[in-house]
Amino acid sequence: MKRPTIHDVAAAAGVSRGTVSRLLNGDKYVSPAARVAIERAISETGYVVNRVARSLVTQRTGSVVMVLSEPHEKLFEDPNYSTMIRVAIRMLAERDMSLVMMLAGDEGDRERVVRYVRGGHADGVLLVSTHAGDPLVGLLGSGGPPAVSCGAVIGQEHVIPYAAADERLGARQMTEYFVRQGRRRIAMITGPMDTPGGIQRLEGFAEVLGRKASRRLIAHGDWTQASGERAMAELLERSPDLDAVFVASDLMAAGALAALRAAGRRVPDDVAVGGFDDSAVAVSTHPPLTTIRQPLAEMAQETMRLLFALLDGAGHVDPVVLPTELVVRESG
Amino acid sequence: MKRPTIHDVAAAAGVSRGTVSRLLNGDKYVSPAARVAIERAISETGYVVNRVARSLVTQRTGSVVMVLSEPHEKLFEDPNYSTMIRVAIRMLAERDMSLVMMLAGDEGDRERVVRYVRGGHADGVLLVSTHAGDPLVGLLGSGGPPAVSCGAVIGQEHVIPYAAADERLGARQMTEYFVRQGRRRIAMITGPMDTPGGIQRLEGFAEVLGRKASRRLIAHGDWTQASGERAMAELLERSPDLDAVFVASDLMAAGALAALRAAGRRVPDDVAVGGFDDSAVAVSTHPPLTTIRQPLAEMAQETMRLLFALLDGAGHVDPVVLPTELVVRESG
DNA sequence: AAAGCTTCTGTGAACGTGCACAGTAATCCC
DNA sequence: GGGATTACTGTGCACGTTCACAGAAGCTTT
Repeated sequence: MKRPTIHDVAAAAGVSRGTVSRLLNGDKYVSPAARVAIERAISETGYVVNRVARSLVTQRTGSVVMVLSEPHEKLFEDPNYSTMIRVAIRMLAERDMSLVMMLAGDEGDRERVVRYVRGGHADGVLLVSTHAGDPLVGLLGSGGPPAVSCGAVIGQEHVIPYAAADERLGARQMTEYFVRQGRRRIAMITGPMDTPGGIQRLEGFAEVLGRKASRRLIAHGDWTQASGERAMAELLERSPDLDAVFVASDLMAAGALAALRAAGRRVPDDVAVGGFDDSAVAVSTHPPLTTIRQPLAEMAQETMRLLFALLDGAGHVDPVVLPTELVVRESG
Repeated sequence: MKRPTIHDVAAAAGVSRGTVSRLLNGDKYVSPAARVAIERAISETGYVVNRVARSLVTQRTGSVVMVLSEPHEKLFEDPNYSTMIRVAIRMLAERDMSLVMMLAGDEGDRERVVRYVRGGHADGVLLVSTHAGDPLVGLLGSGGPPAVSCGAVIGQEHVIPYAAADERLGARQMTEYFVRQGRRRIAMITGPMDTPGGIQRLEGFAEVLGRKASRRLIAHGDWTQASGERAMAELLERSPDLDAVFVASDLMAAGALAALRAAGRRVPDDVAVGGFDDSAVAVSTHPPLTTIRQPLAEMAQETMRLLFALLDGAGHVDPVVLPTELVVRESG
């Protein structure tokens, strides 16, 4: 029992392939009579268009590839990804397009992605949380299908369009909140300094504090909870008199809380703690984290809009930066 | 500047399309001379095979669709998904296949998935955490390409192959651990009773406790942290003398911890708390959760192996059930 | 030397669709 | 009433590949 083709539908409806094709593709020149005949034939035969054959002639695949350039396994629990995936699937479905996923962890992966994209197997590329110097950006930049990123792409000559949260603003919001509270010695635990979040959150912090943002009050983590705990211990040793700490991610903040507890500091009485992301862990810690919410859904939507604009022929699109929001809970 | 086709390679190598095609598809009848000529031609022209054209004639798409049948947005942070996605991408890549993602949240989504699969756009289907009575299972069962599931599929006449953790074993491990500790009044917070995890974790709990597993000591949640908190409050009211609680997920356990703290109970001194999943939240809570680890990576691998067996023509495969492991931390 | 393998190669058909083009009939305009 | 426009339809070709088949060498067997 073979699948029905457009020929079968045409025969059943008593018209030619061309007319069926026109109806399928929304061409205006189809007579009402033909229309109803074809529609009935389609539902009778259970016809569904063969996208492969269509792709062959249109030279478009109807799919977009999302590249996960995260080397760390665990970080995929990042709500960034899940939101982006959901929104992408949903918005692509509206255009009858689909999302295919690829990994770009090591060199081999990356080569595979480039081959895939260069081979014309995708109409567009979606990058997420790319870190500085990712060779993929350069490789994808020229010639191939349009590429966009959710989250800023930094340190590349060939810049690709992106939608991102205003990382600096978020950092300023948290830091200013601490200042308003009357905190005097405000420390920070940053993310990796080759990521936009790592760099820009520190910049926002420094913008508010100016000279007060001394080196002694800054430690670096790698987004993991363990690194947050380590960095906090380090800060407590270097600057025992600190009374607030802005941690660049909720997960690292969970680690910082553990280090503070181990050191016998009360949160927020002795030390205020601020996170970033407003992820699930922010409410699972004790006390729940005061944090910065990123508009993940809108970021994802805007990213897709940029991609669609490019797919529809826009030669150039401007990056989109969305505001963050302070969420006050009990940790600070 | 058009992409080179197999014709261009053939011309450059001084052979025919057929020979190039044979080399590409690993046919044994290719002379050494032709082989080197073609390989040079390929690298000179930068040729990469057009999978669309190939699919048209082979009737295979080279892709597998993963269906996310999770209605709740948030639960996607479930490490189940991320692991499954990573492993699937990796193992598919070895076969030069790709992973496409679809959502099946509402009726419209489900219809789209069925059309897609029935339309022959995927060689296989990957289900994750399907709940009982999901109509998708029945729709995909007959006729179409092979489908497998990560996590058991229950309450369906047309059963599909799956790889899953031994949920009952995990529940028994935790419950027996509490019994060995000398806990006398052991309560449980279950997941939704239309999911394998909801049902089977309760079964394992009941197997160990027998008559002691009274209705008064059992409350139900929906996997969310808020529901865990609610269920714990309910249990404390119904059975104030409980001295241990087995919570069917780490996230709900985080909620339970909050409720216990609010009620002034010390953990684990007054009440021992056990979670399930060994997810990121398990170590972000205070105290860190004693929990049950599922072998997520192996589950994903086995799921893919089942699918590959089916793709390779196996008529029937048996479900795979993998053991869980007790991870002792400070909560119990 | 003829016949039969084995190894290798080229060729013609598909696969199912969209698109350009040609063509027909009806309507409109002056 | 003739030419131009509009509304609609059918046909051939192309997209880039795989596959079955036929055939050409070279070698072995009878």
